[in-house]
Amino acid sequence: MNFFALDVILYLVKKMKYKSQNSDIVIECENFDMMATLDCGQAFRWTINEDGSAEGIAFGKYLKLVSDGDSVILKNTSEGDFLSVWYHYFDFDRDYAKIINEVSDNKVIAEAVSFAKGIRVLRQDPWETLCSFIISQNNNIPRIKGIILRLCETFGEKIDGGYTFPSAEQIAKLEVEDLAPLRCGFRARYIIDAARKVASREVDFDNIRALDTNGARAELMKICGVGEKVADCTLLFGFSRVEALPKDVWIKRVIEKLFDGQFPKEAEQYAGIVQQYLFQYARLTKLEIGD
DNA sequence: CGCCAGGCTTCTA
DNA sequence: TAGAAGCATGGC
Repeated sequence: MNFFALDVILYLVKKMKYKSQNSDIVIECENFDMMATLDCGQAFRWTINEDGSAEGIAFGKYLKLVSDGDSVILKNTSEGDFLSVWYHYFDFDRDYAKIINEVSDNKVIAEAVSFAKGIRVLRQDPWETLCSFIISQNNNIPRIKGIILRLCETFGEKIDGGYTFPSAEQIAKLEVEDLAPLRCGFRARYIIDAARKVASREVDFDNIRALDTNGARAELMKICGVGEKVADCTLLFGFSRVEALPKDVWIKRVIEKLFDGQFPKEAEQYAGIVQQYLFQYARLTKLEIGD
């Protein structure tokens, strides 16, 4: 693919370039593995098709993506949507090569990076992220996806390609019993509590953005059903706090076995991104770190 | 059938 | 303040 021909070529920052082609946006980006990014457990509304393409909905917009060699094609989207939604969503305004270089002084991390360097930490909608990770607790990925799909189908807005994620305000009006169609079990009352506290601004997202990581975590943990792990996932994937380190069972084992109980200081600033690399590494290599 | 899922709340000492 | 039980549901 020639990026230097007749097309207007726009160089944006950080080793990423794109061009409009018909109704598609073609992206070349060094650290962007579409499949790994959309299917590594950070987002639950993307499906990978048999032919390797992916589709899903975020920020009220449907998108289909196709991987093509070194580039990724965003199908049937406009430059306007790309710049206002997807550019931000895929975190293209961040220099992953630089971050990887910095954290790879640590050999364990460098090894993990070699397995997972194309994963990007998505910038998702904070409410959707909070709600999704409340649902994720003590649950498995296929069922998490199913519950979220039913949540959108039941209470979201119909658009081309599917349904939007219902707002906190919409869910706040409901009662726990109204969520029965989701079959989300004990999590129903957590979802309602979260929606009400977010909609009423008892838990205020603008405030959270202004707080430091510990303060922001404490705010989110005012919600019943939100502990440290869900709070940190929300901060990382919903508020782009790349220093937030969600400690799930896998990462706890990695820290114990490979880091002697202490997450490397030199990587703390990017702990959330590194965590994604480590998680992928542990899963892909089926790392024998149980017990 | 029993076990487990990228936890959290509640109960108990 | 720590540790363990209980939690809804569904896949295996």
